Amino acid sequence: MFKFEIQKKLESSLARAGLITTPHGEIQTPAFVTVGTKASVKALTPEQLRDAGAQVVLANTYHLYLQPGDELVRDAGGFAKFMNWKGPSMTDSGGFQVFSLGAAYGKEISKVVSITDPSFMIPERSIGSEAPLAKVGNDGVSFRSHLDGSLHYITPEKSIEIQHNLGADIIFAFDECTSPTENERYQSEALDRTHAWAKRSLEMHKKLEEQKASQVQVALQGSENFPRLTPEGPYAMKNLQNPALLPQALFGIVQGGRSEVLRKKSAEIIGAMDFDGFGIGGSFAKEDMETAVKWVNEILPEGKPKHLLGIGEPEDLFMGVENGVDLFDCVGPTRIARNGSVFTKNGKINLNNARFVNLFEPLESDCKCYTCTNYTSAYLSHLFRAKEMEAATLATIHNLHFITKLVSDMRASIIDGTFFEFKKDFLENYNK
RNA sequence: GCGUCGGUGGUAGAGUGGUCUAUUACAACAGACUGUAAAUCUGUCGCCUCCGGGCUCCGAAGGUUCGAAUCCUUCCCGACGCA
Repeated sequence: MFKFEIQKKLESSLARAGLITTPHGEIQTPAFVTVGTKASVKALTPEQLRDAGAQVVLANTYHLYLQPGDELVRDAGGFAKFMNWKGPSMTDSGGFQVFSLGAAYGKEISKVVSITDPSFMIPERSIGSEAPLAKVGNDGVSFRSHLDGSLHYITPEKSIEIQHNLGADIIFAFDECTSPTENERYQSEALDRTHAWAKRSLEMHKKLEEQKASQVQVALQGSENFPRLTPEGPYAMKNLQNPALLPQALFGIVQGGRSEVLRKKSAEIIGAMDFDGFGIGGSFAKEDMETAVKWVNEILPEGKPKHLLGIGEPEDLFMGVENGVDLFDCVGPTRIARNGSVFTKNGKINLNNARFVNLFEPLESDCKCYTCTNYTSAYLSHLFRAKEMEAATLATIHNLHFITKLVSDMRASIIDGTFFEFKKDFLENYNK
């Protein structure tokens, strides 16, 4: 049911255009995956999301496990059905929360850090005094819920079990996203852990897939308890009330911090496992991102999709595509939109700035998104100042349109061989 | 007209003799945000500055005091009450 096909490769780079097939439709790659952590892309309905150009939605294991609970989501028919998203879907494993609620908790460390910041290597530097909510053990990670303080233990098996309940088309192995402030020895230990967890994730996944397959077999044959299902017609598989029986693809995750040795080792080990695709994870120093991606993608099997986890600034998207990345996800476009910033081809702008108060022009004159075709910058400025919810909606629509279009334009430029010209032109304007 | 209460920085509103350019909130002005702990967070917010500091300031004008946003007097303005 899951399939990846490379349609065009770009000479002298790792870039390629492809097509992923899932039970809920196709993804044309490279693609930007929209983040809908709690089974909702903040401020948007699925219709607005689709119209903005989204192909795939990624939700989060940890968050949905805590609220409303993965079994409830399973009973609802999976998170995508629950939120009325009809296209392909993914879930992240909770591995990022090991970082964001663990090593990075209460500290000024984020997904992408600046290596020029002298505080970069000081792990003690903190902005709060609270203890981390996540503690890493060899077998799994204990989390203290940020919602109510309750204690939860997530193992690779548990993460996969939750993700099977959440029912996304593509799921991820449970990994440990490390902080760049950790030393080489810790990075190496954490990597061994991530590899062991990858193996366990894969084994659990296969076991659950086999169970599903046998249930499907029963369903196809019919029994006293199951109606007989057929490949086509009104009782067809695709009309199953319980999409939890649909097959899911599992992606393994490569880690290794900023170390070339560890990154390559990880790519060798994870790449040799029977995953359907791969995620590239980690908290990066901006300067290290490109090399890390390149090291890894030269080793991972060419015929499987690569997902650069959590990355989404325009410059980074070009870098990733050029180095063989097929999928990206990032909270950036939606988060900065809610905070008043939008992408334009001339760089990011902050709509809270005074100059937009009476600018009666669209955010971008040639943008075809719903927001730009119907509203002025002045109106958006007003909505943000008045703290109207619609501000978030309209800005999010524009940003998602901008980013998904940017990546799909990259795809088109790979197919017609103009990727490097496109990149040069875009970045010249963007960084002007 | 008489009486009572009150007038504080863009706004609201603390402060009732020194530690006050004056708590706080909002507004304003900027910045940040990369597998969402986020419709969030940070900085600036009287004037000048060689960033050490200097100057001005609590309705107005006088006064008391070593020292006043804070006490007294008069005036101006507002709210309420009585005529």
